[in-house]
Amino acid sequence: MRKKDESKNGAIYESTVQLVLEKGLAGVTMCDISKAAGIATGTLYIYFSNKEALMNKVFNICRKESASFYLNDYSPLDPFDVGFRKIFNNIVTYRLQHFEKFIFLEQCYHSPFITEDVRKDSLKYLNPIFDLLQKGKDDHIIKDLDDALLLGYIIGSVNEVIKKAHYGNKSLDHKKIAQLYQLCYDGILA
Amino acid sequence: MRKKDESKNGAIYESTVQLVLEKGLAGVTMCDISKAAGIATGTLYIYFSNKEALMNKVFNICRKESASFYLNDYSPLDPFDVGFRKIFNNIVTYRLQHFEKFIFLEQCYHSPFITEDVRKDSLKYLNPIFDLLQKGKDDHIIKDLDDALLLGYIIGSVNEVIKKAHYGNKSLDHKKIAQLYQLCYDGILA
Amino acid sequence: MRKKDESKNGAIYESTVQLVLEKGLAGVTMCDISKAAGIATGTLYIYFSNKEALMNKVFNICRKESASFYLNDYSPLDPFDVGFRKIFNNIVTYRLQHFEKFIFLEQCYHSPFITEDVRKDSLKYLNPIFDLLQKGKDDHIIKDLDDALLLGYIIGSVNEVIKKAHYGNKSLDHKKIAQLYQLCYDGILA
Amino acid sequence: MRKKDESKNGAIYESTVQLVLEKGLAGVTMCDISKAAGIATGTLYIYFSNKEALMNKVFNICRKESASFYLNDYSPLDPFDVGFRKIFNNIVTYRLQHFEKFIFLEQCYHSPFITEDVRKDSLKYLNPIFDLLQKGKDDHIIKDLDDALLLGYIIGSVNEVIKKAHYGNKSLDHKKIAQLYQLCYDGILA
DNA sequence: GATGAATGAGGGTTCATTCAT
DNA sequence: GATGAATGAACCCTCATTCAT
Repeated sequence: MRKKDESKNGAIYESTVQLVLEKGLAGVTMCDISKAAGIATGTLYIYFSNKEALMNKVFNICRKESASFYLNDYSPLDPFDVGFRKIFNNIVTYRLQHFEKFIFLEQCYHSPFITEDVRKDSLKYLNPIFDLLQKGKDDHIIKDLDDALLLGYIIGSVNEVIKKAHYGNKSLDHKKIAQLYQLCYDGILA
Repeated sequence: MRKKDESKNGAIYESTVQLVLEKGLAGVTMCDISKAAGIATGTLYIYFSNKEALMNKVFNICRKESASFYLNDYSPLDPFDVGFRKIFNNIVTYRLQHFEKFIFLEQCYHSPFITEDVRKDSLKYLNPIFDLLQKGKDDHIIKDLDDALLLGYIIGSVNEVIKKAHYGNKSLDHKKIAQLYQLCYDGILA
Repeated sequence: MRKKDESKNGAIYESTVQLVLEKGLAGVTMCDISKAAGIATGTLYIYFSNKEALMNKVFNICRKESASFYLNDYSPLDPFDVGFRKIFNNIVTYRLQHFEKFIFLEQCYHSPFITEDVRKDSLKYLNPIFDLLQKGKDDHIIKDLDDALLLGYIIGSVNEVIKKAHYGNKSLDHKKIAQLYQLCYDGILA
Repeated sequence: MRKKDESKNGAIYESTVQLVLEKGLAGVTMCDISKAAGIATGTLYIYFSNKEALMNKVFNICRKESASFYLNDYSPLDPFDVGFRKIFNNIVTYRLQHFEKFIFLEQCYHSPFITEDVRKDSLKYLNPIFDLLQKGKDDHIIKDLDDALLLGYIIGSVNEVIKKAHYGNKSLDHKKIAQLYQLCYDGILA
């Protein structure tokens, strides 16, 4: 990957993510991406050796970005309920504001493009969240359950509700989000 | 005269669902399916006019089968907590026993193969579940929230936890399932 | 070719000719023909060993039928001008009344379905016409030219005018036909 | 950067026209054409979006080329008989020298490849010929008949005679052509 | 590095023909 | 004989990737 023009990378990322939202992972062609990014098809192969590498790279960037987004305004020193609320809201907000990236990440999880290694590796970005959950468990605020179970429970419900709303053309207002928060929070409480 | 071999329909369904699990909806070819079903490619087109029709048909069958499975052993006369537990367990069990169909359904929901009409139409199979939720709300057992929100919350968390477990090669034992149940149930309680 | 039901032969001929008019020789499928003839596809192969054989057979029948039609009401004893007018009108009338057969014959002439042998063989049906032309030449009524040239000249102009009229949705009235006759007749006059 | 190789267009045209002569319009495959043109199948689709577009393009080129050929050495100032003779000879010569294009044009006229619009549009190339016929009519040299009838009569007879000669493996010598000219000319004379 | 023309394997689909009933 | 399901080669077209400029 010889990098000449860093701005092209950005254009490629954005085009890829947007096109995957519109056409699905398998429905997007390298030609589509290059056109949307304003470059030639061949140029794509200067930046990425092939489609899989491109998708993996974009996946990783989204993964990091989203994990980082989840921690906006959050401090490990926050009390559990404050921290949990912040992170929950960040998770929701990321999906609403960057729906295309959310869907891209979703599509990647069940795709041959994303290798098992990459998938596992990406878990590490969520460590601060696992730490928060641990604190909640240590303080007997929340149920003492497996991290994967707790996070899967929360992330799964948020994902589903947001997708349902989006594809049903019903926007999620603050009230609905607060209700979803309450569902999740009441669920994990010890 | 040779009659249409109805057993081929079954072979096609199973092959399709299994291959979609392995390769994704868009990654499956008609050639793959016919080979797996033990028939010639052209024969596939006797049973289904094209790939989209095939996928829609399999989708509908899975949809009905799953909805029916969810109601196993359930009676509308069951008290809310009993009925909810039965249905919850059925939802989980279906996903564990028919993981390939579960994934197939998941993939269909955000795919051009499934038309909007078919998607909406399939909601009707869930009516008994909506009725149960209504009873819970009427009896002030559970939170008085939108059906889509409640079901999205439950289904979403179940889906995510089961997929995480499957792809992480960790089987979900009865204990974990009971814990997930408790998370969901505590969440919806009024 | 085991013949059981002679009426099926007729149905096949008519369907074939009509379908070729609608879809062109190469655009017609054996399935189309069998459906239009009200029989099963396999049955077609009891009557004809393959598509080429079917087309050749229909071609031959049309060829004979048309040649015979050309001689309606004609007698070799007719004076040249009378005979020529009769035959000319018959040629025109056949094309107008049996446009589908006319087009079928046209399409066959430049098709791999019709072998060279069949094409040559079919010339013999036109012998009475050649005899008439010879009489005209012997009597110094018409130009002393090659038969193929004379017949090609007449048939070609008739074919073209009738096709142009048909596809341009302009019906050929008696006046136009008389004018065409005059063109041809004046042309051949010595 | 590699630029589109315009010579490929020519190779494609020639291959298409030649193959249509050999196999008929519907019998020619895109694969055939690409092989004959010395390029890959996919390359064909860089130059033409699909088979229909390719055929329409080649049709238009042949149409223009032939119409232009018909006017070789012709001047609108020529007296009628001189002009008619020139154009008649050009029409014949084009068919003899470019038999494959002549047949290609013939096949196109009754084919779904050629849209009605294209067919009608192509008539305009023949305007100088219609003008000549009008002059002949105005000067009472030829019969005062419909243009379509006059042209159909001439073109039809020429087409038929040339095809008969070609497929009967008999070359048309100058004498035969002169005879055909006399047939047509005597026919149209007032 | 950048371009986009060129490639050809592979996808969905059709259809002449065969074959079990 | 009649049927129509079954077959698989072949068709049109797409697209990830390469390569000449």
